[in-house]
Amino acid sequence: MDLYSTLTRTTEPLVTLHPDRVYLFVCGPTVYDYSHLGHARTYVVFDVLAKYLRSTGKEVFYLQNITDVDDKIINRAKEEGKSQNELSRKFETEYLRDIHSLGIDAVSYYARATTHIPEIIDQVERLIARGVAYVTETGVYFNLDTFDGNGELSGQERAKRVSRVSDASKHNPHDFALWKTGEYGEYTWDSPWGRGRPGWHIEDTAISEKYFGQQYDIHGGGLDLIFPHHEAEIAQMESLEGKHPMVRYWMHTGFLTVKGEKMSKSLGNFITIRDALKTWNKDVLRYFILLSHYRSPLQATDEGINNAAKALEHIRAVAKKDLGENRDIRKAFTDAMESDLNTPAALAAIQALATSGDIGALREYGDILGINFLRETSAPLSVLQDIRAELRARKEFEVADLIRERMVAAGITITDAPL
RNA sequence: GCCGGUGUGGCAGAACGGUUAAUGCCUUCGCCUGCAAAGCGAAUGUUUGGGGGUUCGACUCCACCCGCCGGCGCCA
Repeated sequence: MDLYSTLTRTTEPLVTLHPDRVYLFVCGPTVYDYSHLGHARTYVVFDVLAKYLRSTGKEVFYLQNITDVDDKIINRAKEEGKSQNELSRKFETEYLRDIHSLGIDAVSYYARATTHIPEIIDQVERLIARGVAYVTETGVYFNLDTFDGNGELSGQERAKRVSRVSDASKHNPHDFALWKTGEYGEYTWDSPWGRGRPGWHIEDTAISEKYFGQQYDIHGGGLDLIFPHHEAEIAQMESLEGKHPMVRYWMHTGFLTVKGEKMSKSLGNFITIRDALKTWNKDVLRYFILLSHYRSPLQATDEGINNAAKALEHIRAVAKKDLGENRDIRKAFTDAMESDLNTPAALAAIQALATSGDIGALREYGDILGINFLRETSAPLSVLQDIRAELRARKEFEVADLIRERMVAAGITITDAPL
């Protein structure tokens, strides 16, 4: 499989550290609020990546962190008069519920920041011992001047950067916090540098080092994490023992946009996953997301999602008779997936598979994409269909039409065969 | 300002230097149909933001210009 890596800005064949195993880490959410469709896009994409890799026989260890200690959590908890633990557990649960209802279930293990405090402290200690971090009265900071590779991922030059977080005790404005000393309520821990809490970037490297080691295969996340977050991760991890590169394949998903602007909490132009699920089902939403390439911007509009719904219905309506395997189109599907997860081209192949009647492929590939391409028939449904068929045969159209009307109103598509 | 991305028919969106630029939605017409939907068949429509360069050949590579989006220590 070929993947585009932000690190090299090129598409390269995926060569993993262990031949049949893939270590995949994806930055998870900060659990202080409900997740929106922009988050859904990223997590659907990596869900499909993991499922595809597994379908090719790879063993995929998909690790995702849960950021449950953070300024936003502290502030939100204070606003709502809740404890940080209460708030973060609640939204962690809601997050998992939302993504599960989107059929996202490929993650092997979720790792909370707060349950990895010893690992975090240990990593910070080692960074200090390596001479790349220093202690001040406000915390522990990473000395970016000790790290040559910084800027590799984003192309940003260190000298041009000025931190918004001003702290007089920092040696340089661009240095970032590994540990913040102070009392932050219940989420405050003892450390060799006094009581405090972890900085933002350290949890990811502490967690990934624990489960994967200092080098692994793929690190994913949204485009907005490249700088500074992923740059900081590289600086931290590669400074431990100098292993380079920390990961070879950095995958970044493009933004979901609304009227040309990035969907985000701060702009207030977001639609939560659960709200979207009131209008559309998970198959439609996944189809819509996968209809564009993961690195391209994707416009979220009702029209766009409705079009996806129609296209999906079309596939289901066409895919009826099983006419056996179509090897050429199957190859078109896997070629598309192999080519940097080109899901739009893969979905074009799905269309062709439906037309050609390769039901087996639709089932198999549907599992990879997490989309049901086949019309579901339940027992009650087919009973109603049988009754309608009988009524129509007797030319009792009024009752038959009434049933149809009600079924359509209930969102069930009716297709009558000619009498 | 610096860095990164992006610009393909009405819309969404492929094409990874080489036949008529996929596919879906929309539109139009025909068939089918108890009616409708669906389905089937066909049609209209882009010459790929701009002007250059490399090449026998460029949507595809290079430099530049324009537009749009994003990042610049909050963010999937």
